[in-house]
Formats: sequence, structure tokens, C-alpha cells
Amino acid sequence: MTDVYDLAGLKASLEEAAAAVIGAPVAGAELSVPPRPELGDLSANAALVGARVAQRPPRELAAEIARTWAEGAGCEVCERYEIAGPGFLNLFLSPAWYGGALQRMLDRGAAYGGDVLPAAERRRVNIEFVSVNPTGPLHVGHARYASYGDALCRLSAFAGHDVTREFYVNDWGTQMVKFGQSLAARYAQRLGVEMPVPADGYQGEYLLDLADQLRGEVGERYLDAVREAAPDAGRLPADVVDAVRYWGRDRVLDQFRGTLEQLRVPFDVWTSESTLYDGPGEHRGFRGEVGKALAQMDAEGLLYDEEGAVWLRTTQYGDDKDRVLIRQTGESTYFLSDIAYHRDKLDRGFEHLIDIWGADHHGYVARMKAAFTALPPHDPDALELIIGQLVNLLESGEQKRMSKRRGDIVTIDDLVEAIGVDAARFFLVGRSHDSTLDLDIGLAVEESSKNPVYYVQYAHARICSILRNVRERAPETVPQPAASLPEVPIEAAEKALIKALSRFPLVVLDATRRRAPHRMHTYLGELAAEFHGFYRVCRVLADDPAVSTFRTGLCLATRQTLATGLDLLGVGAPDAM
RNA sequence: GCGCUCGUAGCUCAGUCGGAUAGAGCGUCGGUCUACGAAACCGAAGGUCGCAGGUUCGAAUCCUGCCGGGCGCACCA
Repeated sequence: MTDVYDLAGLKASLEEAAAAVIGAPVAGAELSVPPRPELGDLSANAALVGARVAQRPPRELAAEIARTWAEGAGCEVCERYEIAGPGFLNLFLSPAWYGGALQRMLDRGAAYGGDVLPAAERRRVNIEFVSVNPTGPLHVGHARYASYGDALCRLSAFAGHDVTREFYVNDWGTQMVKFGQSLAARYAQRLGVEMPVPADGYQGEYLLDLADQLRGEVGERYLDAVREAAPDAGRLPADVVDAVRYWGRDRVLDQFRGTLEQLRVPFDVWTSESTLYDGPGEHRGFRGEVGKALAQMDAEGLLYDEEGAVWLRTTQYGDDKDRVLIRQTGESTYFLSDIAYHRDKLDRGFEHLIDIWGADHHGYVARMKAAFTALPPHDPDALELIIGQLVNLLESGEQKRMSKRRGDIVTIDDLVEAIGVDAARFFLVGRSHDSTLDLDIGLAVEESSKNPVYYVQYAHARICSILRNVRERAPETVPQPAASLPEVPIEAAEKALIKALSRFPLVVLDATRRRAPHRMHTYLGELAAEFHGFYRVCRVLADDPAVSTFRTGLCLATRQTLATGLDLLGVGAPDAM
């Protein structure tokens, strides 16, 4: 079933040969491009990796693997091979391999690179990201997680997972009460009532606009309540604060949707924390999903009462200390909501849960993992917590602190307006999520024309231009969908480009498995560079029509791969720039 | 103090489940448009891969210790 014209298949066939020689499967063998072209087209380290198990010298092993492979699976495509260095097996592939590989890419069209996950690895997966309390605008930090999460979703779905994208709305608890009080205070001010925003409330100016809107909709409905409580927003009656905060939440969520849509980050499901407290059943004074979770934890004997609070024994599952679920005041903690929420996600039929959190939440990982494991099905591997590092905001080299409550933030809308969606997305997903990211807005604007995204997009536009030329001046050389490409001599630059293209499915697989979309970013830069190199050396509209047809096919495959890869990162592929 | 994480070229970063002479972009210097897009290409300069040990045929990659930056260590979220 392995197809040696596909890089993954070629690798598999080499591993089979190695396994046959050694008598045991080799783990961790890689197929790479050698550092210098004269060393060969591809290089396999199977003999080096397998030497220890086989208890034989690597070079001797490599020779035997090479012979087995070249006489078996590789006989059609192996021109010759060399054993090099400590035991690398360097392959020189025949022109037939290059033609066959390109042919397969064209045959698959837009599907090329997709469905690469083995069936056994595919899951119904829920990816939750951005999730933020709806108390103010989304800022550039959120943009990073939005870009990362969205790219991970696109990659995972393309690779073969069944992906649901979810946004968890933290609209319950202390922060939301502060938000309600702050908004009510701004509303009061608009009505001429003296009521400052609470010191630990949300000071941002965006609340002024919301307050105006609120006043426009409800008029003076809350005037009496506001006068009664003034000047202390903390004395506002709960029903007023609730009404205001839920109204405000809905407005903020509308803004979220608009901003995220503009950033090309769609969500399938929006779940409100507050809805977890609604529903049938009751346990320890809580209903809905939260009540269900509490009942289940009691059934497992995980809860105890102490100092007037209800605690969960997370220490039994690796946490530093036990955690409070129900406070002395009788209120739930955020942690309790979160347990109920994750339990519910499993109930909804997901086999694998991924949460993407900012580094400022990493202290929360151990307890979440512990709680999740404590509940059936007691499977820690079903929940994957990905910690993304933060965005460092700089202003002319100086570090700048953002605070949502202070209202001192650079929003996603600001960023998109400044440099555009494509440049923003490409930049934000260009580095590993494990590294902190410096962002200087001023510098980003100044340098946006140098953003590497244009390098990749330029390659795409250039190909489109070439293809327009070919269709106009030599339409008969455009490869026909059903026909095979002609056999022609293949230049080194063409080989390099085909090799780069043939890596694409492996990059999709690797980026998906490692949750590392930035690998696609890096790859696209390399692919574009190979194309520009090809373009310099090889004329597509050649004297020989067969050569033109082959090269046009190469352009088509490159154009498709660039477009697919860019789309996986949420970036557009323009026909002209 | 404890935990997580990062430390690679002047700057921003790839490469990190061990592999050949450690890469890219930006910046600097020099060269390429009378044939398909110069937003491109070619070349040069630029490195104790934070430091010190260890593991082995082989370490930027794994282990230990130290140094430095970021982030956490709530009955906030």
C-alpha cells in the first residue's frame, strides 16, 4: 500500500527494509534532505538509529538496508545510493521519481497534503481557545492565541481530525460583578449621578460608549436604584447589577464576534459559564452541570468540608494542595465551573479535549489536570492543556504594560487596522507558542511591507501571473487533468522544488501532531524560496512544449501548495499584488 | 523560596523525542532587470548555540548544577 512516489510512503518502505534486515522495527528513523546536494537527494538515518538494536556497525547495516530496499520497493525510483559518514544512507532518485511525485500532487489537487493522519490517530476533538471574560475588548495577546488556535484547528481538521472550535465565555463570578458595577457607574455618571467606577473595577474608556448605548436603550430605568446607592457602586442592588452585566456581556460578545470574524477566526460553539448553573437536579445547593459535577465528585468520595468551605482532594492526583470549590460565602469558585465544563465536554462526545491558555494561567494546570483525572473516565491523556507564552508589548523599544481594567490596551482591531489581517496572522503564528513574542506596534507598521508574508504571497502571485501567460500564449502546453505529464529532463532547481513540495504532507502531519503551526510558517518561506530559485533558472514557457507542460504542472502544484499552506494559517493567497 | 518556561548571528527567531560543515528574515557591504512579476535573485561579513560538568561512536538537542529574562504560586478569573 505504500507508494514510494510519496515521501511518507518512501520513508515507510525504507523502514520496512530496515526492519527486515534488523529483524525488529526501527523507531525514530528520519528521512531528510542532505546538507549538500552532492550527497544525494534524500538521506536516511535508519541504520544509525537501528545500529544499537541490531548490534552491528551502522555502515554495514546501511549497506544491507540499501541493497534490500533498492532491489525491492525502491527498484523503480532508486538511481543509485551511497553510504556516507557514520552510516547515512544517501539516495539518488531517478527522474521517474520526480515525475511520479509531481503527477500525484496534481492528481490530488486541493486535497494534496490532507488526510495524512493514520485512521487510528483520528479523534473527535474539541479545541477551546481565546476564552476570556467578556468585560472589554480583545487585545493583541488574545490575537496570538486566536491565531495559534485557529491555525491548529485548520491543520488538525485538514490532517483528519474531527474538530469543534469552542469559545468559553467566563460570564460568572467576581470579575463579572465588578464589570456590572463599573458599567452601572458609568451609566450613573451619564445621568448626572455622582458614582465613581470602583477602584478594582474596569476603568477603560470603552465602558463610556457602552454606557451611552445602555442609556439609549433603557433610558432612566435604573435611575432610582443608582441614586439610592450613590456614590458607592458596591451598594447597587444585585438585580440591577445582573441586568447591566448581562446586557453588557451581550454587547461585548457581539464585538468579539466581529473582531474574530475579521481576524478569520470562526467558532462553532460558544458556551457561557453562567448556563452551567442552570438546569435540572440539585446537589450541595447547585443545579445544572455544576450540580451534576458535584454529585459525581461526592460519589467518588473526593469532597470534604473544612473551615466552612467545600474542598476537592486534588492532591490525590498530583496537585500541591487541595482546592476550594465552594467558598465560605456559599459562592462557587471558577475552578468548580471549569470542572463541570470539562466534564460536560466529555458528555458531549468528544474523545480529546484541548485547551489553549496563556502563560499567566499555567499555575492552574496541575489542579485542572488533577480534577479531570479524578473524575471518570479517569484518563489524564484525554485533556491536553497547551500553554502559550505571552506577548510583550513594546513601544519604541520600551516595555509597555497592558491592563484591561486600566483600559490601557492595544486591541486586535488596532493591530489589524495598522498592518492588515494577513501580516498580523503570519507574524503571530511565526514563532513557537512556547516563546514570548515581542510586538512593537510602531515598528510593525513601519516594517509591515517587509513582513515575510509578502514573500510567500509574492511567490503565489508570480505563479498566477506566469500561468496567465501560459494560458494566453501557449494554451496547448497546459497539462490536461486526465493526462500524464511528459517525461523530460529535470533540472536541479526543479528537483529541489519538487522535493520541497513533496515534504508538504509531512509538514502538515508534524505541525498537527506537535501542535506547532509555526512549522507551516517556516515551511512556506522555504517553499517560496525554492520557487523563486526555480524561476530564476528555468523558463516555464520553454522552446520544447513538453518541457513547458512539465514546468506548468510544477507551477500548478506549487501554486496549490502555497495556497493550501497559507489557508491553513488563515492567510490569503492573492492572484496579484 | 518553590514550580513552569525561555536563553542560538547586531536585532527578531527557526532548528531541540541525539546525526554530516548550526539556518532564515531584517540590518550592513557588493553585484543582477532589452524573454514569463526586481515585493525577486546571487555573493560577502557576522556564532564560546547563557556557563560548567556528565551520558556516547556522535550533544544546540538528553541528564545535573549554576547564571539571566518572562510567568505563576487565591475561598480572582
